[in-house]
Amino acid sequence: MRTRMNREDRRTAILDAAIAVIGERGFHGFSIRELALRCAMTDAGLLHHFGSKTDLLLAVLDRRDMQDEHAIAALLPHGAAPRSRAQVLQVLAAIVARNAQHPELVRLYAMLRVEALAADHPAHAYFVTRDRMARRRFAELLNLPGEAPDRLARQVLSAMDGLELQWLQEERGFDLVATWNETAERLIP
Amino acid sequence: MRTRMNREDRRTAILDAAIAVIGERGFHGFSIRELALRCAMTDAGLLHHFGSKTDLLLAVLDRRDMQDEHAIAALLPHGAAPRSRAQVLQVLAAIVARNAQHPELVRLYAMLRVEALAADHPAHAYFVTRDRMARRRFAELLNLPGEAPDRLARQVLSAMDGLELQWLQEERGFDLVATWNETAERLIP
DNA sequence: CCCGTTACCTAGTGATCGCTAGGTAGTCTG
DNA sequence: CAGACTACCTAGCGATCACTAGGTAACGGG
Repeated sequence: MRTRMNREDRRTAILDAAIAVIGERGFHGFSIRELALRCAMTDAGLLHHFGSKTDLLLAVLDRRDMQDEHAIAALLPHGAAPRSRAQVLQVLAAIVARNAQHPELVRLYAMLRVEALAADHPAHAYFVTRDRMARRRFAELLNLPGEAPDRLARQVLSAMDGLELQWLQEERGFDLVATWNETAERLIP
Repeated sequence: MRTRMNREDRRTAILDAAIAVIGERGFHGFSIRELALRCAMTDAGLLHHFGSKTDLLLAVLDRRDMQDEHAIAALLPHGAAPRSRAQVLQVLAAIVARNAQHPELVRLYAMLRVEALAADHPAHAYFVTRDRMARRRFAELLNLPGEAPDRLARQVLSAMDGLELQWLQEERGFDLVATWNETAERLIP
């Protein structure tokens, strides 16, 4: 009766379910027992794979990071290659389009980013580092003539995050990519 | 030794502390005991004033709503009075400036807005209604010639929310109002 | 100054939390 | 096909959860 999976498959299944659960209730708000139930197992069984609640959270972030790293790196241009405004807009559109295909991930990050404002949250350091890096990357990308790149990067990044959250709240009731393109078109000189 | 307050003062003190605590840990993440401790009382004492955890949350939202209602209404122009682009920008700047003076409130709303994406969250209905109203108001305000007001309203609102969150995350490390003005200047044609 | 009201407490309720110890039973290797 | 390995379980730990019942003592009105 009881299903037994190999290590890798089980860990993947748990992490996928964790993305949804943590995105819905937050790190403080979900329980290991509840998550284990969704995976048709006990909390003790789940903890056999991830030693603690905090370890589980970090494992989620770790895994998503590795996967996203490749995708984003493929989208961003390398080095100091000269880029046109049109190219920049195209890169941004590709990033948003990618996010539009993974709403649970957008929700997870929206939730954790707010929770992790608290200095004692287990993902606090992660988000400080991650978002600083994101700002640096965007600043490099947006290094257009006559612009202060980090100021612009901040505005573009936060407009993107804000719009994605709005999109979740309206239950994907508008075209995220098209609306973003309109925003970007105006925001980037 | 034990301090006894009158109903109104105590309720106000609790609600103020609740804004901070819920903003930090979220509705699911904070405990009544923890909040009561910050008010130098027991959880039973606190529950004497607010019957349940959910009631407390709704009381917080209720009170902030009444207070904000007056302030926002005073900022927004009434009726279909004709308005210039400059006037619109000025109104938006005033709203952001007001928020910059109440970071705990910005944080509370950022937290609850994400948590309340879940349909079973006690503040879900509240935020659906509230944000729909906000979008309508902004659309009315932004009803400028040659624009689709609700599309623009969505973009302006989400850029504002996103930037405020960023501002919290960078520990208020940049000038929120100035940065917002730069964004608005570009976003609004 | 007394008496009703009420702010707030102590002491508990059962439920659930994260987590551990130790066992059971599938699976893989030699 | 035996034995090592390990995925997963049952049982239970102490802590904490939201919340209740019933008491105590400070206040306000007469």
